[in-house]
Amino acid sequence: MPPCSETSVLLLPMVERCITLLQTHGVSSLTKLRQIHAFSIRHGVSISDAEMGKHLIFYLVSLPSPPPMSYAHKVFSKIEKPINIFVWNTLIRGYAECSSNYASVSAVSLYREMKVSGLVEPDTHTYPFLLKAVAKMADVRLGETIHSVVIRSGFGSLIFAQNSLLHLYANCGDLSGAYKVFDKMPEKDLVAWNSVINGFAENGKPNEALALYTEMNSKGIKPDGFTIVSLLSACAKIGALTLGKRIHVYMIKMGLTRNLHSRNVLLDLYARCGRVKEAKRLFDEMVDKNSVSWTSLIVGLAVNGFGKEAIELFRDMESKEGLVPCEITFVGILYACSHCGMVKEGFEYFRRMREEYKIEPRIEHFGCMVDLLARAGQVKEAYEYIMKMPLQPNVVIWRTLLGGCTVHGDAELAEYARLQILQLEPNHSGDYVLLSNMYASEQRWSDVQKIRKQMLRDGVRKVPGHSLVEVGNRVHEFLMGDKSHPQSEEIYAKLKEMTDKLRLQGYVPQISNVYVDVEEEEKENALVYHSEKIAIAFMLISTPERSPIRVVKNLRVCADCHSAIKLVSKVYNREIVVRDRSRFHHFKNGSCSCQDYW
DNA sequence: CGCGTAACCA
Repeated sequence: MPPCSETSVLLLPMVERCITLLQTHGVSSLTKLRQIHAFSIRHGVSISDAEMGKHLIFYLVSLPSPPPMSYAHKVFSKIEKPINIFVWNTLIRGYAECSSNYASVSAVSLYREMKVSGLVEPDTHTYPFLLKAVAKMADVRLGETIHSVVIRSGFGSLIFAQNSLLHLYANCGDLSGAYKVFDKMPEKDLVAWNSVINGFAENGKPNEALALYTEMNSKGIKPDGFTIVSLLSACAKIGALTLGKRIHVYMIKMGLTRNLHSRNVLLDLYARCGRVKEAKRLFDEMVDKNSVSWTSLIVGLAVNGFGKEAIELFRDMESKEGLVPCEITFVGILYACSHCGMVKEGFEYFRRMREEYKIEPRIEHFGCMVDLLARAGQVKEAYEYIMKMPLQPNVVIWRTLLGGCTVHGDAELAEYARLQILQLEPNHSGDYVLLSNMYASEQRWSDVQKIRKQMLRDGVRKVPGHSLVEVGNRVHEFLMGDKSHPQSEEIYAKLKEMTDKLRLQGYVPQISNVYVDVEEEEKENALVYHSEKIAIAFMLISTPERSPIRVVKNLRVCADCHSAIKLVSKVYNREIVVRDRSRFHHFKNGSCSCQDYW
């Protein structure tokens, strides 16, 4: 380490103290730091002083994300060689904690630079940071290479090495790889459990995540904040409100409710289960909210059909100091606009996102814009928009267009969109069903037949619709035309009564939306027996008058059921919340929160 | 030391 000048020896503790003060007070002002920096240089605490550089880098890297890495790296490059291992590690950590792929690459090249210099050897702190960066890059091969270096360096038996590898596989979506590592671990600590649970929760296997949690519980391992986040996020994804609530109670018991991450995901859980009021209450009760909290509620309001409120909340967020909307916030806002028919507003927010917030639109944002146009009936414009997009349209984009075409009856464009989808993702039943429903509504029966044959030929099976309702502690499942329930007779009597009452209110069944495999003469019956209607009839006889009814459906609610449920909410004076495949409908007093625009 | 929240369609 180079010798310090006399002044710097005297000043160093003071500068250190200033930096610590900034840190402990959470002041994230780079300007203040630069002032201290300039002051210290003026007074002889040279930037080339390794100690000073070390503190600076440590401070910079510890700033709330994203840390100013270019500045930290500049300081780093001015430090005299040889560079202390702590400094290397700190800089690698900084890059590893940035969200961008570019930063992860920098972390890896920094590590290589360190190895090449040959002056210092990586230690137990280097590898976890490095592996974290590699996991973010989702580069299995590179991860495995580094892991073998870790083993050669003699760190292989350390639990962090095994956990890092486990996390790497989980982050790359290789769940069997992750589980294999987990299974072979002689000692599984809480981090290992959390990583494997989170891997399943984040890769479309929420049920498996919950099952692993049960196993963990049986081994007497107590969950922490990390576990809670993964579990609640899994619950939110499958709409398991009852289980989510149990975890909420557990959080209160264990004193885990003060954690910001946990609170944010709790808010998301309630919003995603249609409990907007609870979500709002949680939000209002939060003392410190970060932009994730705001974004979660904005998205929550948007998917529940409260687009106007979502936008109002966004205005509040903008006026709050220090909160910067991110790309996900804008997905929520654009989603709100597209699902509420606010075409002009949507384009305005898209412009502001780029110009004011300098956010480069991703495919998700373009997807919202296509949806905005297509949903509003401007399918031709949507198609032109896709053609002019700077990004390669993906399957979601085409499916959005197809959705718009089927709703607004543009057969030509619908077929074109489906051809595009077919190339990108064959064997997706939803698209066949969408198209065949559209043909059915136009009485183009030969085309319906054609699609049906294609489905048979391609071995595509449509997912049967089902609805879930909860009474007490039990979940009841109903399929279309289901008669397997013990109270079936009662339910069907209620269903008949329901239909008669609705007819008096002017309800006319719309039979165009019936699935392809239902015979013509059965259509009206099949509609009457759609699973959500059966589920609602069951709830009408099983729950006290005026109590709200919640239904979770695996598919989209059809137009006929939608208009029927609106009337049910009025005739029976019930608030009915239906969770669709992708959004919520809040029925009350004969109308729905989506205002028939969904 | 290593594990954490929010995202376009259906």
